[in-house]
This record gives sequence, C-alpha cells and structure tokens, in this order.
Amino acid sequence: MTVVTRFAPSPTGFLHIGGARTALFNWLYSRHHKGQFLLRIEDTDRARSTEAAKAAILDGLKWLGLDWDGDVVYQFSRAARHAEVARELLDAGKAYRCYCTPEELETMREAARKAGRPPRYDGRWRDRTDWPQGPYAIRLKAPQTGETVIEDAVQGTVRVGNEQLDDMVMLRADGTPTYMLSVVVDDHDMAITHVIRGDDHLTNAFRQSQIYLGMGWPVPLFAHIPLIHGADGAKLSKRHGALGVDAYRDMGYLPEAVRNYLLRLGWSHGDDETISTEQAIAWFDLPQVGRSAARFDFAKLDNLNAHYIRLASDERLVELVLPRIEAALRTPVEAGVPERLRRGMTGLKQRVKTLAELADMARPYVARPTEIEEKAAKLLDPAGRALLASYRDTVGSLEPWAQAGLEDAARHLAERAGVKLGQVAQPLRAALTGRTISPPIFEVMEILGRTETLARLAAQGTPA
RNA sequence: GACCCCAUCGUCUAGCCCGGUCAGGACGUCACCCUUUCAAGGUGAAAACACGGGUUCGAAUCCCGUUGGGGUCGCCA
Repeated sequence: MTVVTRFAPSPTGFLHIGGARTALFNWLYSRHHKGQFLLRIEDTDRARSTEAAKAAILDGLKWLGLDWDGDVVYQFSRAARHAEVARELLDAGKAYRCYCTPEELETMREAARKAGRPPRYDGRWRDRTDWPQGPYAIRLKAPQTGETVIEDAVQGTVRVGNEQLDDMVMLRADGTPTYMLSVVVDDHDMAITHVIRGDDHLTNAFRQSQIYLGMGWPVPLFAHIPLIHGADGAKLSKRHGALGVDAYRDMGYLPEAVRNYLLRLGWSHGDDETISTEQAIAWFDLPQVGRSAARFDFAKLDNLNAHYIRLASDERLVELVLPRIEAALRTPVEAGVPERLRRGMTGLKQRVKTLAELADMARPYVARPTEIEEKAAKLLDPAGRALLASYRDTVGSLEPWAQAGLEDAARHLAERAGVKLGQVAQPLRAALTGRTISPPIFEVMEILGRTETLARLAAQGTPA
C-alpha cells in the first residue's frame, strides 16, 4: 500500500512553528516510504480565512523545502460532496435531523454545567420523527454504549467510553458541513493512509473514527504528535515563538537549521544531533516520536543555525546577506562589496549565529566605519595611535599586499616596541572596523586593499 | 469539572517494550587549552530518573496511587 500523508492547515493565520513541524513529519514520513504528501487548505471558515494567510502558508512550506504532491485541495470547494455524505448517513439511518436552535443548545449546556455534568448534547431529536417545517442540522447517531478505540502510532491504544461522546453535528442547518465531517470525507477521498497531526486533535479522532465506521470506510492510521510549548512550558503563544516561519526567516535562520531543529524536537535517532535531510528521510519513523510535549529553545536553534551557516557555501551566504545589508543601508552597496564579502565570508561566517548577525559582522567590508564603538575608542589612546602610525609607515609600500606580510610587519613592530602582538592588532582592529570584534584583522586588511586600509588608518589611526 | 495524554540534567533527548550501565549524548553554563579580538576547535566540570507504595535478589525500566503539566469538551477549524 502506498503511503499518503497530508498537511491540512486552515488559512486563518501564518504557518506557525508547530504547524511547520507537523508538515515536516508528514513530509518526511511520505518521503521515507516513497509515498505521497498532499496539501489541503481547510478554508471552510469563510469569515476567518484569508488569501494572505493562504499565501503565507504556501510560502512557508516552500521556504522549508517541503514540496507537496499534486494540486492543493481547497476544502471549501468540496462542500457539496461533504453534504452528500451527510445525506447518505441520514438515509442509512446512521444520522438524524436535529431542529434545536442555538439558544436551546446554549441553555442545555448551561444546565449541564450547573448540574456539574459535562456540557453535551442530550440527543433529544435522536429518535424523533415528528419533524417540523424549517431548517435542521444533521447529527451523527453515535453509539451510546461500548467504547471507541484509536490505535495511535504515537500514543498507543487510546480508548474512551462512548457515553463520553455526544452526537456531533455534521451538516449545519444552513447546509454547510462542519470541520469534523469535512476532514473525514476529504481524508477518505484523498486516500490518506496516515493522519499525522497535532495532539490537540486526539479527542477529535474518536468522533471522526465514528464517521468512518458509519460510512464503512477504512480508518487511516492516526499519529498524534505532541505540541510544542514555549520556554516556560505553557502553550506556545506569540510571546515565545509561535511566530510564522517567515519570522524565523527574517530573524536570519536557514531553512535547513529550522528543519533540523524541528525534527529533533520530539523525535530522535540515538545520539544524532545534526541530521541532513537525506538522513532524516532514511531514518524517520513514527515509533521514535516522543509522547511528551517539548519546549521551544532558541539557544539550541541558534547553535544549529550557526552550524549550518558554517556549512553553507560562501556564494550562497553572500546572496542571502546582501539584501539584508542593502535594506539596512537603504541603498545598493558599492560595486566592490559583493566581492569583498565573498572573500571574507569564511572568516565572517564562523563568528555568527544568524544571517542578521552576519550582516552586522560584515559591516566593515561594506563601508568605512562612521563611528567608533566605545571600547574600540579606548584602544585608540596615544600609545595605540603611535603604534598605528609606525605600522602605517612600515606597510605603506608593502609588496605584495597580503595577509602574511601584513602580519609579519605587525609582529616585527610589536617586537621592536616590546609589546605583544595583540597590542598592535587591537588598535588596528579599532581603527579599521570601529570595533573590538572582527574577523582576523590582517585578513580584513588584505580584503579591504591597500588604498582603503591606509585611508582608514589615516582617518582614525594617527594623531592629528 | 468530566474525559484523554504526558512525566530522565535548566532545555532537547538515549535508555523503558525484552528489569542488573559509574543513567549516555547534544544545547546552554563554568574552567582550561589554542589564540591578534571574537568565534570556531579541543579537553574537562557541575547538572536528571517528580513523589509514595508495591512486584522482585535487584526498578529509570513492570503495577497502583499522588502530585504536577498539557489537550479536548461549539451548528470554529
């Protein structure tokens, strides 16, 4: 049997990080089994669904590299089919008409709550046939005794007494299908074999299972994966990382880092931490998915991101960081900058955790420092400036203008002055970058070139 | 409240199913090494089986309970 999984977000907001992980697990599982990964947009809530949200979800998936098979299915377009199934169940006596008004239902729930009972529909129309004129909802005639059992690939066997479940509405009085019905019909029609989704749907699975049974359809294998929590253990909210994946992209995370991080959140393969996509596809399976909720940890994401930045090619990083630099500058960079970035990338990329940091670290290559950081300014004291002046004199006509020779000159100068190399290098760094932290300073000098280096030294390095 | 799920270092986790390990790894933290800064890299350290009962020669592993956390209880999805 071919494995068919799906990701079914509702376009009422961005693709949040939990959804991204659900999509990743579905994608991985289908790729592992050489099956299919389908995408269905659950846009039946017309009031809350937006085009912007839909676009954000599609963009997010593309950015993460989670490609889906076939066309996107839009749930709303299948409403007629959903209604048809509800009618079928009604005709077969497995569902019934309910003429309750919303007010009546609210009263019922209120009464139950007051009596300390769970707020459930009492089935008052279940066996009636004295149907009045007017609209009615169609409810499933669910079993009232016995139990409903879910064989969950992650949670194991989960069972609940049928008396806990009430007769859910499948078709509203206005003729539109409810989520519970739509999901089942679509999953069946799309031939989904494995429903991998968030833990929050576990209790829905019981009710959905009853619809499958009612229609005599095979029940797909469920796999309810634990939710992601914030650093404080509470449900992920906007405060701590329930951001859209676009926010992670904007913060400067690489898609492969996000993928790797999300994969290890709730899933493991022995002691492996950095896992390539190829390995992930080869190794991913449901039994290794953990049963408990995981907390989102930016520190670990940062670490993974730094790892993948170091692995990324210099060309790719230049391409990624250039738009950030230009956005900050509000103007295109000068002609020689991309080449400087490319040459300096090896030294730059091992010092940053995100592309945002990379853009900042690259500043000395982009433009002459307009301001000197406080700590750097302290290095440019009279002693430091004197050293800079001597250094400038010795390397002024150095040939070739290369890292090794520039460093030798500094070492000789330090020796003659009876100071450590750092006492020459740090003022140089301050003068050339305006900072106390940078890639190796002689590498910076080589990349900047003789003219620019001497100009910066002249501007900051010598006493007036 | 009812129902369902979960519980190993601060965090992500291995180990649990098939009881016997100094309870392993990674991130983070700290120290040292390397070193022109910062990183990277290397070495090392501190750091956990929620609690209480069983079962057993022996329990992180099996059973029960407690506590704690989470999820679900709509003619929302």
